[in-house]
Amino acid sequence: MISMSDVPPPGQWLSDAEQQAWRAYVTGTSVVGRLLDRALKARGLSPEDYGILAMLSEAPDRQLRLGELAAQLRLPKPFLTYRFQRLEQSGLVERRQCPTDARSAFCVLTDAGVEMVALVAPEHVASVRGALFDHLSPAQVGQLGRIMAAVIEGIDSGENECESDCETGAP
Amino acid sequence: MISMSDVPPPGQWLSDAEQQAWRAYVTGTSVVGRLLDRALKARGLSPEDYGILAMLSEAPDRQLRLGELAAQLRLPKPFLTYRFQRLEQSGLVERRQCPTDARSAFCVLTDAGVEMVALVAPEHVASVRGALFDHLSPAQVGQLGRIMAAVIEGIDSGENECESDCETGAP
DNA sequence: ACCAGTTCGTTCGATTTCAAACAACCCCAG
DNA sequence: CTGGGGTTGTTTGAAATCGAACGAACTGGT
Repeated sequence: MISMSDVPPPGQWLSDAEQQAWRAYVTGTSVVGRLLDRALKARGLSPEDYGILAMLSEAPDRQLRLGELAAQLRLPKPFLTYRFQRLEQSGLVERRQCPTDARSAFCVLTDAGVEMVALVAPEHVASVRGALFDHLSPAQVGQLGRIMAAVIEGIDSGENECESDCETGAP
Repeated sequence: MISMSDVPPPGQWLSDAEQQAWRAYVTGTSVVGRLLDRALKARGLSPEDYGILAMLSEAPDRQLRLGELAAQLRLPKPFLTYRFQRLEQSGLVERRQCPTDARSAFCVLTDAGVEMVALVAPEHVASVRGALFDHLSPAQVGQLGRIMAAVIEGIDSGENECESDCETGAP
């Protein structure tokens, strides 16, 4: 079922269906984001902090170099430096010398960090359910996954001429 | 087609399909957001600025009170105060005394603001296309709209006990 | 008129964010 | 071994963000 409002990109504006989808997307992502942030903040973690911990907890030896983290999480490097210091002060994470390259140090998850992830992850999953999946049918879950995957794929392939910065010292 | 990985919420974790959808959602929204921000920033506007201007441009007489803006856009009030000053300096908006209530002043879009919206809106639409709709089939556009609408509906109905704050002086 | 109680928006303070410049280091050709 | 070119992560400085406290102004009852 394709209605007239779906078919062509009319001139310079969005079709009705696109308009509706866009508005829902904007406020939806905003509301979902707010909900997830709230749950994490109660544990003293920013959403990015959780990303860092989760990424490390899945890495081999629970360690990654800072640049890898930045690239995977698509965060600017100075931001990671700052945030990592904060996590260090909480004892969730620590640095370790890289034996082969004195420039870079490994970012490793401490045992306390592992505990924190074990504690927070289920809460976070519950938040994700409450914010997203509880309101969707299984079919819609699949659709959402394919849609966002297509978007990522489309953007990544369409702009690799602008590289994958997240670097700042790159003139 | 429903595979075993789709059906039940297994215990305390996400199904494979949910896992995939969630990851795609997180990085997808992040990437899309970055893309849109970039286009607006080239005009000296933050995404919230654009929201403010767009909201005002659709309001009767192109004016709203600050509290209304805060509520509609779901932004904290001090944030709006600050951002609005910035927009005032650019000449895109201005305040006007409310004749019946000396506390509050109207936020109105100037002619320059109208021009700015007219200039930026098409660019923004193009960004939205480039970031989102260009990568989706018409069917997927409809799916996305319904999915996000369901999410908003679900969340709003599920937590209206926590009111619609965005206020800060509320003890 | 007058005094609580409420609502409106601003100000203050501490934190967060990030682009640009920077220092340290690796690699490799000459 | 030495020096250019590319990498890695940090420092810096300015701007943004937002919770909490604040003052000013409307409201309704007495």
